[in-house]
Amino acid sequence: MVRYLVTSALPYANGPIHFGHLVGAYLPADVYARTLRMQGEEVLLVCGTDEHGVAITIGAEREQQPYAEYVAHWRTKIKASFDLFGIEFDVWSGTSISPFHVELSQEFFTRLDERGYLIQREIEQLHCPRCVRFLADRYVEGTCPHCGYEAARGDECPRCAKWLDPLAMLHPRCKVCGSTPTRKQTRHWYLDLPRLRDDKIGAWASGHEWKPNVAKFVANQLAEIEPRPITRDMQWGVPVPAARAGEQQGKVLYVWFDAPIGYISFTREWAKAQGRPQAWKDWWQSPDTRLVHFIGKDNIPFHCIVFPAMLHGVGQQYVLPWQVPATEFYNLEGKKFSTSAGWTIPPEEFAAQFDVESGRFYLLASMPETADSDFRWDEFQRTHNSLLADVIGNLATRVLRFQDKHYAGRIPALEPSYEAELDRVLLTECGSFADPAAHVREFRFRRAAEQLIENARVANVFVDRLAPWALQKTNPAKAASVLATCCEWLAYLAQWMAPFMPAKAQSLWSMLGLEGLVAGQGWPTLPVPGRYRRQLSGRKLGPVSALFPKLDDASIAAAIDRLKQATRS
RNA sequence: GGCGGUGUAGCUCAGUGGUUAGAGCGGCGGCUUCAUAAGCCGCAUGUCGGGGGUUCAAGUCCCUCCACCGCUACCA
Repeated sequence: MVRYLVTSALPYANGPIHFGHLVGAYLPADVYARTLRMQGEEVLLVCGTDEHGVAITIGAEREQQPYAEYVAHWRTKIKASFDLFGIEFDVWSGTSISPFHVELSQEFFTRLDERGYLIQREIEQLHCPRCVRFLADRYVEGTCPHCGYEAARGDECPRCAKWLDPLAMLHPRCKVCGSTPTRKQTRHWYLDLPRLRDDKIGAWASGHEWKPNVAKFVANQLAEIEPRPITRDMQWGVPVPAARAGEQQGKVLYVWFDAPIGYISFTREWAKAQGRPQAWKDWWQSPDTRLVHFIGKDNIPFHCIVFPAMLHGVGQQYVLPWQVPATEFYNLEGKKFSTSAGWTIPPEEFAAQFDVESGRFYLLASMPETADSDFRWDEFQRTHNSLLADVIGNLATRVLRFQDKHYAGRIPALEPSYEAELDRVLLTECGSFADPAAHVREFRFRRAAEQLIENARVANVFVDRLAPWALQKTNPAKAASVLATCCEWLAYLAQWMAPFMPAKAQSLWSMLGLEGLVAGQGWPTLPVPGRYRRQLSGRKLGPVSALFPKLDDASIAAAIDRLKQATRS
């Protein structure tokens, strides 16, 4: 049986996440997993923080915190943001605490080395004597040798936009402490990507059916692939296995190497917690698995080439990715999200002011699927008010309040002689409806969101055409049948909504007087005349309230104001 | 510089080479009163960024130019 092993890019435990992260790799993964689960698929959604690397050591030192404490703080904080937005992982961990991570990462290193996929190179790097560490390009500042610009970055000159070799930079200084770095020889292991490409991964990657926005990247990367260093001179990380290190002491695996292995370590952690320690193999080493990586486009080379090369290189029948639905970038009001500059929307702040379910819907409806896109406050308000509140929310209240008033809060009886006519009108004459899940399976979340609204409109047209308020005076039995039919549709709507807005879907489900969890009902097949009703007549409605209270202009203006304030300070 | 993306109605966008290019929002007009001043129906607006080419046929394929954006890997 097919299994869906779904991963969301491991967030780096070095700061808070914002909407750009949510919409890129986490929300779509959550919706995808929820949808497939309702359809009866076996799904595992894996995530956790990426906690190694030099940026984290610098961050922790700045905060004067031990590394472990620093990453634990962000691990918890980031998880809290996901919880607020109803993003539910089956396992959540971190690369510095996951019990299998060190062992597994070292095993990858050892096996790749044994199988001839690692090479060693001697290189010269800048080393800061005061910080006592080698400086990554981005931590070097100096004068550009091309144009003389004095605050050039180690990797690129912002003025003349030329590539820089930090070793060639004039007057280099450590970006952290300002000291003048020295040149130092060091020896590192490199992953022999050209060889892995020629062995198998190249053919696999170029033959694989990627999403269109992924395919070009992959083709390009394959052509210019080079060996990549996978070790670093530092303490914070997974130590290079002692048996392999030889005289090269004090090195750890480079963070990009161990991070994706986290997907596997975390799965093992999950398996153990299930009491079936070997179960992780069913997911990672079974040909029945469909491995889906949700990532932002910056991660494409890793997930489409480098990590597959590693998985293949160890020769243990690991599955390779089935789909990598990479998103483009999400901006805020036309500019890049920037936590440090205050150009951001902290998830907690949003959740305190607005409806997170409505936020989920808007994010998905504006997701950068094929091109970069924007979070815009006025669009959020419009989506909330004219789609969610007016089309879905108002549909529920117009139908349910009518029944509260005239049918004592019960769903009235369906008169069998009207069933065929009402089915025909609802299902063939009130507009088109379709299964949102079909779009979700194709990673078309925007379209799925549109479809959800489209499906709700059908019932609004139905109500207008049949006008039960008028029928009530002339043909009460038919009026009752119309309302009963509307309730049937609302139940469908609740199910269709469930992956996008789980809590709202549940509220609607309860208003209809239905028991249990809507997410536990399975996914409905599309309504077909004569065979779609669950016979809700007679059921006592739950308390009816507005699903989506309108958002007024003032609260949106206030949010925009906060954004501007934060930028100024 | 290299690579990639985007450019379609006032706004946000959809559009497997094939009828008069579509949707939502916004605008205007009408209907309705069950409902969250909600709903429904109808109307309007396009040099499909410019130019060239291939084709019986181009928003769609090719070339070129323009504009905006992103990436450019020992950051993760």
